[in-house]
Amino acid sequence: MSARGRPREFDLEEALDLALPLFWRDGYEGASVNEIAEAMGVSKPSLYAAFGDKESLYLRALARYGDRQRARHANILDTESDPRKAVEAFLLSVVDAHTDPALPGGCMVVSGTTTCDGSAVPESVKQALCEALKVGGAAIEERLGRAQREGQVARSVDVAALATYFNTVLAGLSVQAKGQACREVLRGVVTSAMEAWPR
Amino acid sequence: MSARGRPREFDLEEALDLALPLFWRDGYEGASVNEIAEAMGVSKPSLYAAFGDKESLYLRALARYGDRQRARHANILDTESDPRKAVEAFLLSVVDAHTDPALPGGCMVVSGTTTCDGSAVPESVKQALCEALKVGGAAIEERLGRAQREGQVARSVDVAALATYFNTVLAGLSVQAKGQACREVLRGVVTSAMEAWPR
DNA sequence: CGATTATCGTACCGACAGGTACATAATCTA
DNA sequence: TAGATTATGTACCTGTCGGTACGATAATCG
Repeated sequence: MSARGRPREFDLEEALDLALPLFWRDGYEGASVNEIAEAMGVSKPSLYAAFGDKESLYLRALARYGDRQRARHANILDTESDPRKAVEAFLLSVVDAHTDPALPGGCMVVSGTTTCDGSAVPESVKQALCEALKVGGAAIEERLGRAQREGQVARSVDVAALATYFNTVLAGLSVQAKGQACREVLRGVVTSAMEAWPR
Repeated sequence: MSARGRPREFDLEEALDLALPLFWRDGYEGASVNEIAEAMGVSKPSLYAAFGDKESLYLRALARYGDRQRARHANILDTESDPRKAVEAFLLSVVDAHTDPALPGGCMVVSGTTTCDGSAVPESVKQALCEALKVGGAAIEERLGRAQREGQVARSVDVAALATYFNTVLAGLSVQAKGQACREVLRGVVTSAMEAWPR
């Protein structure tokens, strides 16, 4: 088995890593297959042979983005024992990521969601983005639920609503990051947002 | 003076109102001049003769959007005497607008900001969007400053930071609205967000 | 009325989008 | 080594983009 015919001259995962920032920065429609192929250092037919079409390529890049974000932020929620500090550290970690000068500003999912109404965006992409919009909130909700079961959060608190609130703040932070807001300002927003923690 | 030669067969303001929802929904790049002209019921050369180019057309539509938003929401901040209730009513009014089924979901400025990195978007449009991103926060900050001067908000409160926080929540609400979140959920987010009000 | 002035629709321009036909080059099995 | 198989780059396809040249048309002015 394996490797009949001419072997591929580039690594699929590495190629995805080169496509990712373009989709991240410019969105599904804004990033052209031509520039992606150029960034990969690969001719267009090779790209199509490897990934199928633009839709599949975007979905794979989006999945890779999700993996990266999980690896970067997820454990923060779990390592901190105080749930309030855990959520705050999570938000601050995301702020750092959104304002990392080495990366496109903001969150790829948030940026993508706001432009998924165009008819040129496939339905599968829209659905994947809407789905991905919820994962941050889901992670927070899980952490809040654990805290509630362990008695650190009052039973009267609506955990789902609170998680949705923090997820909305996250989306807002991404927009502000795209709008040239600096890191210190966003940190201040996190401080304000944490004041909504139930007492 | 005035009106030599054949008069224009359509109203400029009405035409802008027909272009607005397309730019709102699809963004600068996503909305094509062809479909805009079709929506206006006007041929493309007439459109160009009236507005110059796509860039000018977008900027005028964006300005008109700003006027509409001001007219719809601004007075809410001023009529309510209790500053906290004023801000809450303002947020709820925006939620209603973002989830109005007769309108494109979310906020045109927020949606536009997240896609202004594409090279096809003129610099003037990017700047106008970044500027427009701040007007909601500026309106809130003004109201908070008034409340602080009138003693309804403690002098120790950082009014600018608090306004930036609420403005960030507004941006997040817009993203959620685009992501198919229903009105009741967003109202709940507003309730949570108001818990950050200083006490 | 005639002349002027501006708008109108048709038809077109070059640039670029996503996607592919085709011949060539490189690797495998036999 | 021969043949099957797969990747590669060049060059091209169709469609659409923003923007326009141009002749026809229509309305106001003198």
